[in-house]
Amino acid sequence: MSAPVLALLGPTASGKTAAVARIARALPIELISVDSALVFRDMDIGTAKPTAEEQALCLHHLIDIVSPEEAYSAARFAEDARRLIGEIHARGRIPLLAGGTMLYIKALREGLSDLPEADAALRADIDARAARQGWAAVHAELARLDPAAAARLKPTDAQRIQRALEIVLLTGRPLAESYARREDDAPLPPMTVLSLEPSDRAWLHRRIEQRFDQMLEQGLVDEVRRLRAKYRLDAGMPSMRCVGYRQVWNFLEGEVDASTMRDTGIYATRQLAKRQITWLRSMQIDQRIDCLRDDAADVVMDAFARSVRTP
RNA sequence: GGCCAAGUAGCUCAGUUGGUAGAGCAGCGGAUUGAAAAUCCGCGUGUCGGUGGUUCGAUUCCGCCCUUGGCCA
Repeated sequence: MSAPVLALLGPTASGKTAAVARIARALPIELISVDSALVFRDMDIGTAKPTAEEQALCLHHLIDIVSPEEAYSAARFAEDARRLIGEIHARGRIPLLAGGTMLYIKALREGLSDLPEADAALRADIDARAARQGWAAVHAELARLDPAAAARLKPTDAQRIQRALEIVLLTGRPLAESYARREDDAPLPPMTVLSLEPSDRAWLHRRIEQRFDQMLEQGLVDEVRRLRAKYRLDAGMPSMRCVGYRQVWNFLEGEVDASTMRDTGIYATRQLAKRQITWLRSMQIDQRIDCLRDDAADVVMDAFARSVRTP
């Protein structure tokens, strides 16, 4: 019998944390967070990080693992999660992957190409060039070096243009050739994948609004003030581009008033949820559960319990 | 009660020297390979406040009415 791996995916504010608490009380799980924001230390309120009590229910992994000054990545997640799954199985426990960063799950399940890692100095060069000449010029430069790669990208898609140029400059070969080289990972154990999805978008929107107001009451603005005092941060870092933090940052810089900060924070969270829902539509999911149900956590629990019994 | 200003997309507003209108935000759909809570792409019929008039034609000009804000009583 192959050891089980469980996964629970869902947009922000869909009730994943409550469901995890339910499961932790019934199954011998260890949680692997699938969340690009929970990785940051000292970012608790705005990321809706599980509380100490919630984290005490079972071991939580991949939370608070990097400084807000650092960057994490889908590739590092895939590597970390793969390692953790083995370790958790070795302890005779069940790994539960839970979160809303769908690219991370995709990278884990489908693997990545063998590409060079991010090169901070090269990225700074490209950024400087874009600031001088615009991203269209950088896109044109990519087109000279690798026409096929440039053709795949809109001249406005700054981040992907930068990454493509980075790969081409670092490897010295066309992007398509790099993509074709897959990392040869050992096959992953079979995974039972469940999702929590709202049958009514307006319901999720209301929940997001309430939750954002709660975060403000809990002191989100002070949390960002403390972060700025403790770390050397700038608005371009992944941590400060997180939903909520970016809007509070703009408020603290005096660029927007408190009411605009609240509105744009809520809007940005909705947009995030929407992108997560779009991902889920196209993903291979074993069972989709409506998070509007009062008993959603129980349904998730039952489905996982069944899959653990009959692998 | 008088004077002035404004009433156009869910919101904030632009515009039409008279030929029935478009931005930003919101919303919806989509892409997504080491920053992904990122980055980007696509989608705009709305009695142009109401009603009469002038006109071939009015959201645009004129009259009256309604609403909101300001000033004066």
